[in-house]
Amino acid sequence: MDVRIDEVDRKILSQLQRDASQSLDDIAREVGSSKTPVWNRIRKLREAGVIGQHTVVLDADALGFEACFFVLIRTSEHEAEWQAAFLKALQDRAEVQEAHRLAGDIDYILKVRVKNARAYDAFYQALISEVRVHNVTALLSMEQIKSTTMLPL
Amino acid sequence: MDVRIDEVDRKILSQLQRDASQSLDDIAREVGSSKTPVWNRIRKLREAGVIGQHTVVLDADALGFEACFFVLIRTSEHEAEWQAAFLKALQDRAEVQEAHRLAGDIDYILKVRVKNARAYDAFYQALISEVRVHNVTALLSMEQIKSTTMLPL
DNA sequence: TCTGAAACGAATCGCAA
DNA sequence: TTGCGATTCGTTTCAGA
Repeated sequence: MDVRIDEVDRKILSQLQRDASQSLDDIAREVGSSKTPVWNRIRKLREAGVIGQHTVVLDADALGFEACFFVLIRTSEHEAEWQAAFLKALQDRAEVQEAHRLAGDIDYILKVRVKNARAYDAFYQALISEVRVHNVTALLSMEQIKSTTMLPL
Repeated sequence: MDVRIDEVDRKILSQLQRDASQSLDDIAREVGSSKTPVWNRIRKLREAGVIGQHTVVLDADALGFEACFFVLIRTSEHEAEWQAAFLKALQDRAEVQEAHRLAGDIDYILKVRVKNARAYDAFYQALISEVRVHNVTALLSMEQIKSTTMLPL
């Protein structure tokens, strides 16, 4: 299911990223079109999966999630079975906000958000008891300098 | 401006994270309350900054952002002036989706999303010409295994 | 494909409990 | 504070150009 995305689509997506609670009229005005065409484009982009979840950004600190770790993982296991188990372990743990398989020396990087260092340790112990990993380095964030999910369209 | 967040607030936030386009009636039903109280709580949480931006998640690959790098940065500079310049450079660059100041050996980590490796190189060259950094390691993501902005409330 | 309008549903606010 | 109702505002659908 592919879509050709033109200039108007890009403008619409850009507006939605910026503020998804805007009315169709507002978006239409911004992109120089009108309600119905904008509505049809959004529907198509949603069906094509270009537009995904509709969400709000919450203040992690205010909700008690005060610790953020980046976890660098090296493993000696590279079989499909191990990978599947590792993947499932990550999917199942809500503290894992991001996980990437890497090229090169380090095999995986995780971003883990937890309430405090103790909660990180609990996560770490649980993870290494579930899957074998060769080497783990945790980088502790002292300060989040920038955070955005916006793509520069 | 601080807020005490109770169980009902937490449920509301959880629903909003999951799907911010739900109607108030739907949220009210989910959390076992009704329209007016839910509306008042959301308004307060927004004013207190607990609820931030309202946005949509876009498919980065479909929009041509096919490369993602994690960048580990060591610097020998730790003065306020250098920090301010570095921070500004990061804020100004749309390809930087996340930036953290770290504890320990490595000073900063960035998450950088770009169209391709060439675009990463352009970013890298621009960055090091603007601010002095001692050592830079780029980790290339081969596959995004998990990605969520949801906090486990 | 776009425009305009009509019909429907939801958000917002006042008022009573 | 909540619950209800009225009004306003937004979304969705459809006819016609």
